[in-house]
Parts: sequence; C-alpha cells; structure tokens
Amino acid sequence: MSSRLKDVAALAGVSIRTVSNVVSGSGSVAEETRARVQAALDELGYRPNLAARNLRAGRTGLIGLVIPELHSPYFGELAGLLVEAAQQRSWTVVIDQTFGDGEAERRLLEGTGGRVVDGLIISPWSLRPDELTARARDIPVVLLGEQRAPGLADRVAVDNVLAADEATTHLLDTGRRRIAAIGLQPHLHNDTARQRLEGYHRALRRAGLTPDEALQRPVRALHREDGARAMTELLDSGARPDAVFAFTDELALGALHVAHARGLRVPEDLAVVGFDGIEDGRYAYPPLTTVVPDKKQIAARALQCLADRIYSPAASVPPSDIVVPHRLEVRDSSRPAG
Amino acid sequence: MSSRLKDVAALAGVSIRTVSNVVSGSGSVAEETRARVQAALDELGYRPNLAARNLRAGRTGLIGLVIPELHSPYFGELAGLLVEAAQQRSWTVVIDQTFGDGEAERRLLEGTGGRVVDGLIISPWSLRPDELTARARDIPVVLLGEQRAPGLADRVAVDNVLAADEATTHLLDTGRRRIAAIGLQPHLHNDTARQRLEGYHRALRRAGLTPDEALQRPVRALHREDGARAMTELLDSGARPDAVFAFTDELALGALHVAHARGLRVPEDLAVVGFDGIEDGRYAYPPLTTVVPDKKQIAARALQCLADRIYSPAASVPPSDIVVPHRLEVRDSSRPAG
DNA sequence: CGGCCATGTTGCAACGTTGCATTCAGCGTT
DNA sequence: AACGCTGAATGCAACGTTGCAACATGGCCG
Repeated sequence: MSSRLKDVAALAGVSIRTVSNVVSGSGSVAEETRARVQAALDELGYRPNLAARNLRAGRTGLIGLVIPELHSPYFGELAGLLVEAAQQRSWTVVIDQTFGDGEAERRLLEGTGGRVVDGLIISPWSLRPDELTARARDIPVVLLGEQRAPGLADRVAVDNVLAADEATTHLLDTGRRRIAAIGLQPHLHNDTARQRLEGYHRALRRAGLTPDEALQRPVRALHREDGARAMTELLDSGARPDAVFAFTDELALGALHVAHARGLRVPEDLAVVGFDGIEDGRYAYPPLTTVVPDKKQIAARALQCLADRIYSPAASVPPSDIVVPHRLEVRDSSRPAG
Repeated sequence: MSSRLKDVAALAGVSIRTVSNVVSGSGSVAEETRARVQAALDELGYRPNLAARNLRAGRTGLIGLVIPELHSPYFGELAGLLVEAAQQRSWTVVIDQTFGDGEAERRLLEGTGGRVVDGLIISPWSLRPDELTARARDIPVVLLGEQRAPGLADRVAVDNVLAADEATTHLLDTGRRRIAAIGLQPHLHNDTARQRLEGYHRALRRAGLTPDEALQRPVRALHREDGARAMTELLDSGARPDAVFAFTDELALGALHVAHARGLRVPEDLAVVGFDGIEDGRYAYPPLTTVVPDKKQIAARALQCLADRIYSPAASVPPSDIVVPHRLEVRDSSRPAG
C-alpha cells in the first residue's frame, strides 16, 4: 500500500541504504542479499515515492506541454504523439491550455504552480519572442511553430512558406486563377499566418498573377466556424473565387461546409486545400487536399531537444532550429476541374 | 530563479517559519512583518518547491487521466474540458493513453512510476471490474463510461440505453425501417456497445420490428476507418439498409464517407445518426445527427467526485453512480426522407 | 606479518517544506 | 503582585529518498 524503503529494509533485515542500492542498481550488492531484498520488495509491492526522489534529485520527471487547446484536432493529434513519445522516455506530460490567450501563455510560461516541470514544450500563439526569454533561461524550452527566441530556445517547425507555396502552386496547376486565402491573423503576434500568406503570394507571383486583396480573408480564430464565416463573407463580397487555400484544415472544413450550403460543387466550382493533415480531412466530403506536417517527427524532435538540454545542461549547445518535412496530400477536394 | 524560504527569510530578517506563515496565510503574523516578508518574496520571485511541499503533505496536486487515445475527437474534447476544469481547482492533469490496450490500462492503473497522482480518472475500454479493484482501494478512482466497480469507485456516464433508444426511435419516426447498427464490439469487456445495442433493440421492438442480425455490424476499433469498413461490408452484403445508427460519431463519419463514395444520397437514400456530439459532425456533409452527452458536466462531476474523496478520505461515502444528461441533436443527415 | 585493495554494507546529512510545541513579551484579571 | 492569556515569532523534527564517506571483512602482495 504505502511501503517505504524503511519497511522493505526491516523485512529483508538490511539497511535502508542497501535496499536503495538494489532498487537503483547502483553500488555493489552481494547476490544473496540482492535476492533477499528483491523478495521483500516484491512482497510489499514497493513503489518509490516520487516527491521524495524529486526533492532529492531536483528533477520531477514531468514535462509541460502548453498548447492553445486540446479539443482542436491538430493539437489533439500532436499532443497524443507527444504523450506517447514521452512515455517511452519515462517522462510524464502535463498539459495546459491557453485558448490562444497571450495572458495565459505568459502565466504558464512563468510557471503557475512553481517549479514543477523539467522542461517545457510550448506552442505560442500570441507571445512575442522577448516575452519568452524570462523562462527559457530557467528551464529548457522548445518552441513549436513560427515564433523564434533566438539564442534561447530550440524550435521545431515545418517550412511554412515553402509548404504554402506548394499548396498554392498545386491549385494553379489545376487551372485555378482566382485563389482565395483564408486564415490571416493580422491582430496576433504570430508569424504562422504571415508565412503561409507569403508562400501563397510567392506562388501567385511566380505564375505571373497579382495577389488580390479582396480574395484574402482574415479570421479571428482557427476553428471551423471561423472558416465558415470567412467563406460566407468571401462569397457575399462578390469576389468569385475558384479555389480556396485555407491556412488550417479546420478553416478549410468550415469553408467546405458553406460551399455545400451555397450549392457549390467541390472541386468543380471551387477547389479547397487545407493545412495540418488532420484525420477529419480524409473523411470529409469530398476528401480534403492538405499539407501534412510530419507530426510524429515534430514530437520526436521536440522531446530529443528537451532530453539533450535536461541531461546535459552544462553543454551550452546553441539552440537548434529544426525544420521537419511535410508533404502535400492531394485528395478529391482539389482534383483538376472538369 | 531558485529562491527558497531560507533565502527570503534571510533577506527579510525573519525566520524561515515566519516566511512560511506569510506564504500559506496560516498562523498570525504582525502586519509590519508581513509587509516586509512580502516585499522580500516579491523581490526574489519566490516560488514554492512542489516536490518538498508534496513530500510533506503526502499529496502531489496531480490527477491522472487514463483514456484510450487523445487524438480521437471525443477524448480530445473531453480531455480539454477536464484539463480546464482541473486548472480551476489548481490541479494539474497528467494524461496517459492506453490505445484500447487492456494491458496498458492495467499497468497505468497500478501506477507505473509510483505513487504519483492523488486521484485517477479512467475511461476503461477492456478492463473487467474486478481488475479495477486493486488500485481503487489505494487512491480515489472515477470511472468514465459503462464499467462499474461496485462499492469501489465513483462512476460518471450517460444513460446509453435510453440515448440509443432515442436515436433509433428518431430514425423510426422519420419513416426508416431497415436501420443498421454499426459499432458492436463483441471481443471487448466493455458494456458501452452492448448498452447502445440494447437501446437500439428496445426501440425496434417497441415499433413492432424484429432486430435483423444482418443489419448489425461489429467493428474492431471506433475510428472512421472502422466505420467505413463496416459500411462497405454492410452494403456489399446486400442487407439494403435505409438508415444507420453508428455507436460513435467517428464510425458515423466513416459510414458517411462510404455512402458518398457509393453514390448514395444522405439522407434521402440513407439516414445516418452518430453518438458523441463531436465538433466534426456539425461541419460534415451533410451535418451529422448525433447524441450529445453533456461533456462539460461529465468533466465537472468527475472532478467533484475526486475532490470529495481526496479532501475527506475519512468519510466513506458510498460510491456514487452519476448519470449526466444528453440530448439528441437532429441535423440534416437524418431529416425525413423526401 | 603489516599494509593495501576490493567488496559489501552502513550511517549521516541534505533536498525544502510544514505541523507541533515552545518561547517571549505585553496586557488584563484576580 | 502573581497569574494566566493572547499574539507574534521561532526551533525542532519529519516526510522518503540518495550522494558521500566511512566502515568492516577478507584476501593478496610485499
């Protein structure tokens, strides 16, 4: 139930220290003693008290994951992979949600409840780089996404400009010319949308087209409803798009929803491309073309960064800037018109 | 950075104990002293060391959430709500995934890394009641879903039989007669599917119909692909359903996908109803009729149960069996045919 | 035969916090 | 004047673990 080293030691007839040695495998213990202690351990079902171990070691075995929200598919999938990967390193993940609130991000970064976690993986939504500095000096921090904290934290992300360029180019290749962009977030200190917009512009210009302001719609958040609202505005504005590049799959699904409601055929009247590679898209009607970041690799690399810094804090390796691969998965929502 | 009570005490010129009193608000401290200590606290940016506090208090402030998988929308949404509700109680949630693996559930229930959490919320997928007993005697456990551990753990769930009955009755009311059921899991020790099947049978019988074995399809897991597979088999079998009641929304979305691929019109040729009320369903094409459990209330009640047991372990109140409300949200996927 | 080393085992101390009991001064009551 | 009482501040001990150094024991070498 709540056996301590002390209890095991008493049962095995040895000192506390020897039991500790058996448990941790350190020091040298005679084979016979080890067997006796092990028997006692098993009999009492000993489990180490983490609080005590952590107090001693100065580590908690916990890593924090700070994301906008768990219920959005992209972050749900990513969190699942991170938890899974962390288990393999016998770390436990504690999750906090910011709901895109900069204030919450700041609070969590500074550490709400005290020095709890050994490291932090944060996907900042509206936090400026300089605001990240304070905590990054304290414990290892890995940033997911576009924000950089030069010289202070590792960062893992896809090449958004390139990916957006590819997505837009794909639409151009299928003969579309009036390609809308949904997902600008001019009110946030967040480079993600800006970079995807840049890739979109780059592709258009390379094709000899001039980006049309009327085809670029901002959104407040990145949920399906925001995509639906943007799509509605877009259609009502008379901008007459023949394709939509949404900066996230959720936005794309919202747009798809409105397209159906308005009687537009997809992809014949309107092609749609999203970004994130969430599972929903595969089963949408029609299945959604999307840019798929290698989420498994994002999780793995982020944890690798943390491990490197946590286990060798002395070595001040300069923060790495890791670009993980992505691929454009073409599905029915953007097949060539006709 | 890493200031301790000791450091604050030195700066304020008082004893460690007094600083502790100021921090915790216990004991009596002169106003002047309190102000001086507070100033020192602020100046050093003191944060309590949780490991030490927990070691002393015998509590960790952590609660465990054990679910099949985070990336499925239902559990993602539920986990999000639980994390949010836990924050309000200044608890931190650690999440473990079992991937529906009974072995993993068992391991996590017994506590992999030791006595880490103060309480456990577990959504067992293939664990028998008697296997739940061991840990439930040790720390408070709340079960989500159909498994019961009579006399050992609180339980929070919707009335699955009633809900399934309502969903099926709704399909009957719209004139369907050959209503398929997708989602049986005969290989698992899990009552959820069984109860939903029971409600489905009950509704059919009340309408004077005899359940047709050929219309009931088992699935291996509860993902979209399993729903798609079941739907494919169903259509290939020549069973000719005019409606589908899927035991989860994901299954329903998979079925919807196949229906589209086969050129069936929904809801004209085939009505579809799901279960879980996930956000995807609202934006599916056509929007998915679904049974919506009050997830917010599930989260709130589960935490309330834990709080009651953690903070007054002496009072051995008999475990409660909480039924949270649900509602059938009718959308286009099951509007009356014609 | 004495000193040295390897092996096995042990005790002490410390990690930072809080419960309990103690101390001390000042004040009112008998 | 002696007493008890309250408010304020403190010291000691303990939570369970592990690093460090010390300690026995016995075998080996010089």
